[in-house]
This record gives sequence, structure tokens and C-alpha cells, in this order.
Amino acid sequence: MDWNKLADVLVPDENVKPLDYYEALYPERDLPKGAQVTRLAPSPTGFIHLGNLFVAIANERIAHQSGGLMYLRIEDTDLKRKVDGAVDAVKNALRYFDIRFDEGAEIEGAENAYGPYYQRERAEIYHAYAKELIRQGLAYPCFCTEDELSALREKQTAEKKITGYYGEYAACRNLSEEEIYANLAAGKPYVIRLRSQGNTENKLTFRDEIKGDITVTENDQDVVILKSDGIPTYHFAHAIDDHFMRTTLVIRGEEWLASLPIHIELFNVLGFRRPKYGHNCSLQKIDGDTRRKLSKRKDPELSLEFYRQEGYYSRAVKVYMLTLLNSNFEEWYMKNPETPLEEFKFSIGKMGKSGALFDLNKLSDISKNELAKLSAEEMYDFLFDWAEEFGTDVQKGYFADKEYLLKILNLCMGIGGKKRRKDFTTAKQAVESIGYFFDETFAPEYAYRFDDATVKTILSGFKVAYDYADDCSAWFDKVKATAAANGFATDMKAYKADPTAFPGNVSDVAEMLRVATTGLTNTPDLWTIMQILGKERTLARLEKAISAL
RNA sequence: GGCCUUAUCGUCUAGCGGUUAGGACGGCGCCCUCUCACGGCGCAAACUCGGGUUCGAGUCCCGAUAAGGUCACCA
Repeated sequence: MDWNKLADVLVPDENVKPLDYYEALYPERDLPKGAQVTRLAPSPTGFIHLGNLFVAIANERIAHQSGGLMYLRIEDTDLKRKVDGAVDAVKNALRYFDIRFDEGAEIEGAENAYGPYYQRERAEIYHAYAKELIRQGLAYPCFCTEDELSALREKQTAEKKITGYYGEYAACRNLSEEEIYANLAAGKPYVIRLRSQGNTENKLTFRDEIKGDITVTENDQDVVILKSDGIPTYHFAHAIDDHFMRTTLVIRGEEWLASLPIHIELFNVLGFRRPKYGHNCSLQKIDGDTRRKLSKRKDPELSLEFYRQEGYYSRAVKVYMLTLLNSNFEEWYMKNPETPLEEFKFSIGKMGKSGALFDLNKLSDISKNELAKLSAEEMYDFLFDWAEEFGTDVQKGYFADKEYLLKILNLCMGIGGKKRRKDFTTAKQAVESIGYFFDETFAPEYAYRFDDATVKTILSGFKVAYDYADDCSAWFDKVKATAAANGFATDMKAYKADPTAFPGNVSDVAEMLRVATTGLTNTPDLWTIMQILGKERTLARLEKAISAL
């Protein structure tokens, strides 16, 4: 058989150059010893997953910490799944979480010497190597149809054989020259398959940077390397791209572990040195009573977009990812709350070996703490940005009077007090929680723990006494006076000694006032709220509450 | 089902032959307190089950069980 001729017929690409050309075009990178070249290789499906971020952070940390670099490669070999704007979504997500890549898709300039970074634009390179494999008799055309393939799979399943295209089942593996050209002449579509030299009887130990030593068997599947449209499959593109982009370390999801034998064989057959691999466990979630990996299809609420919409503070999400990624991060962060995250010594060896369950509680806790570090101005900006994109029109209106809002934020964040409050978890929640400061969203559902008559006299009594000019203690004296006038205890010790001697205490009176002015039982300091609200509005709200009784 | 991987409080985990099995989130209780928070203190809460090896096993070995991943012209 004339393999050279067959290669030219099967992979007609006039741009293909000799193999040396590519080696020279993409030379070894000149980096310090130990520097790692990592990559982010999303497929542009338009869905940015929390898992993508998880892996991205690990890749980014290791690259930059080692003095190396991380690049962005778009794996767009599957036309069917491609979604417009998906690359922008990836870039936006990376920017939102402040994950920098050094070269790759959409970056202009000389530093992009290892491009192109869109796989579809790299067809020439894949073709060059596919042809080479054909010439060496290590790849061949396969004319099997989808139906034939699924029939084969069913047969194998029925016979309890391992499914797939291999050995005796590889129908096109040993087609004669005449048969091949006859099929070609008949216009049958074909793919290019690897002629696997492996044997599953042979096991080898593979060292994974995350999981440690694992046993893998040789690949014996004649996997497709070039699809019928001439575009490579993931496996083939992976081997070629990570070789020529000079990747030193591939951190990817553990779903790739199963295809590692294929990749090992491909690297061998192509004569490339393999990068190191770290297979990262996927995040899981509880689904009913089983836990499973987060799935794009089933868990839209775990897309990164979800976190943006809810207004999670990006740094909080990042910190949470880091605590899951490296178990010693949390302790480090507690000791070094002010130190830049980049100074944490990220260790690939400390990455967990089993999948973690995503814990929204923990994220909320981290969010509160992160948000409590902001100044009122920073909080204003954060909330403003969120509201602009996701808020209601009324909520957008909150930002019209910046001075007013800043006062509210200072109060709700406990700025100026001994301790910061931690009332805010997300932008959405924060904006909703301050709604009572605005008449448009002040919609109280008065719920008192005392009978209407009592509440009415207390509210009325306080309203008469209230003076906007009172300072905090004068104001509270009036609260106490109102309480006393109605027989309520003003001395908590006395009240606690004998609660039955009083109808209630000052705290109950304060709660009535709080409910009347805010509609809520939980708010920051009431006196300050009244100060912010202003005299007119405070009085109006008291009046409204009284007349509602 | 085959193959690979994993197995410590509800969750994330520390542990790397001798520990009262530690921390964080969540839960609960107490204190502080005009409310709510914040903060402080405390409580409950775990080594999947069998066999070995060893003076001694959460830690090493072997099984069982369970869970996860994967078996495409998708990545």
C-alpha cells in the first residue's frame, strides 16, 4: 500500500508543511527552571461552570507562583456545541474573578507566539501530523456509519465484551487499498482513526500530581483522531496543542482520567514528551439523596452567571474556591487576613482527592466576612454595579442620593462602631434589606407581640415625646419614659428577676417602635435609623403605624 | 457491567503507627445587650464494616460495602 499517497488523498491540505517547521515555529519556552506552563482550555458552549473557575484558579496559581504562565485556548472543535458570545462569557468570568492569563485567545501582540489559540484555526498542524501517522501506517480511514457503530456497541454489550472500536471489531482497520479507494470513489464519508498498538493486558503506573500513583492500562481503542470534517477530536488536539504550546502541566477535571491511556499513546506515537497531569476532583452537589458531580445540564444554578446575578462578591467566591482547593488555605487566611491572596503558597499536592460538596452556607459566611472589610464607598460601588445590571428600577433609584445611601451603608455595616456588622451576604440581599429606607419599597407588615391597644398607646406616647434633635441617650430616655408610663420595666435586671411583675420591658417597647418605623424586628440601631430617615418621615411612619391599628 | 478513583463530625477537612482524634461552616446553649447583629465562651457531632500486620492502627496490607468518574465523529 502506498501510504504517502493515501495520506495525501485522505488529508488534502495544501498548507501543510514539514514537521520540522512546526517544531521550529513553536520552540521550547525560555523560562526559569521549575516554571510551569498551564492552560485554560474551555469549549465555547456558553456555559461557564463553577468547575471551570475551580480549575482555572488552580492553573493560574501554579503558573504564576512558579514563575511560569497560563494561556487561554479555545477548544472549538465541536461545531454543534458552539455558542455565539461564549468566548466573551469566558473572558468576562475570568475578569470578574480576577484571574489573569498571559497569552491566548483574544490577546493581541507578540507574546502570542504560540497561537493561534482557537483550535479551528490550527487545522493545518493537526493535518500535518495526521498525515504523518497515516504515512507511518499508524492511522487509517474508517468508513463505518453511525448506525454500524451503534450496532457494534449493542452487540458488544450483549456479548458482555468491552465496547468500542478495537482489535477484531475494528472493521476498517485492515481494509485493502482497493477497498479504501472504492469507498472513497463512492463518496463515503470517513474519519481517521489511530491504529492502536496498545494492549489492555499491559498495565502501567502513572503518577498524577493530584491523585498520586494510579494504575492505567494501555489503550487499545482505535480512537478517532480526525472527524469527518477534518477537524480533530479532543484527544488528538490535546496532544498536539499541549506539545506545541509547550504546556508543562495540565490540570483538568477528573473526567479526563479515563481517557488518559489514549493520551499517553498519542503522545508516544507522535513522539512528544508528555506534560505532567493533575486530575482535579469535580465539585459535587446533593441531588435527592445521592451526591453527584455538578452538571451543566442539570444545574444551571451553578453557572457563574448565577453568582453574578445573585450579587455574590467575586472575591468571596474566589476565597471559597481556594478553601476547597487547598485545605490549608483557610488556616493561612485566618492568620493573614490582610495579605494578598497571591502570597498564599498554593500546593498542587494539597488538592483533595475526593470531590467536595458545594456548601452555600460556607460561601455565605465567607461572603459576609469579605463584605465586612469594605468601606462604605466600596460597598456603594459594589451595590451600584450590581443594581445597574440586575436591580429593579426602584432599586436603581436608591443610588440617586449617594449621601443618603452612604449613611445607610455606614449604619448597616457598623462602620464607626467597635465591631463591624455582617448583615450583607450578597448585593441582591443587601439591596433588598435596605428597602425600608425608601418609601417606594417600605411595605410594612406590622406584627406586634402585644395587643393593639397597648401598642397604640405606646406608639402615640412616644410620638408626642419624640424630638429629632435628641441625641442617642436623650432619645433612649424617652423610650424608657414611654415604657415606664405604661408599666413596662425599664431596668432589665428587675425585669429578669420577676418577668411576671411587668407587661414587658424597654426592649419590647423598642421593638414596637422598630416595627412601626421599619416594618421589621431586626434592624441596626433604631435611633440612627430615625436620624437617617429624618424627622418628617419618622413622624409620618409612626402616624401610619398608629392609624393602621 | 468492565476499568479507574475515593472513604474521619451534617458539610469542608487536619491527621501521615502511640492524639482526651484538631480546626472551619452550620446547629444548639450561655454571656454581652434598648432590638438585630457583631463579639466572647461553651456543648452536641466523625474514623463505613470485616479480617490481618504490630506491643499498639483513623493511620500499613487484604477483602466487603458504599460513593464518584468513565466507557462518542462531546469536550
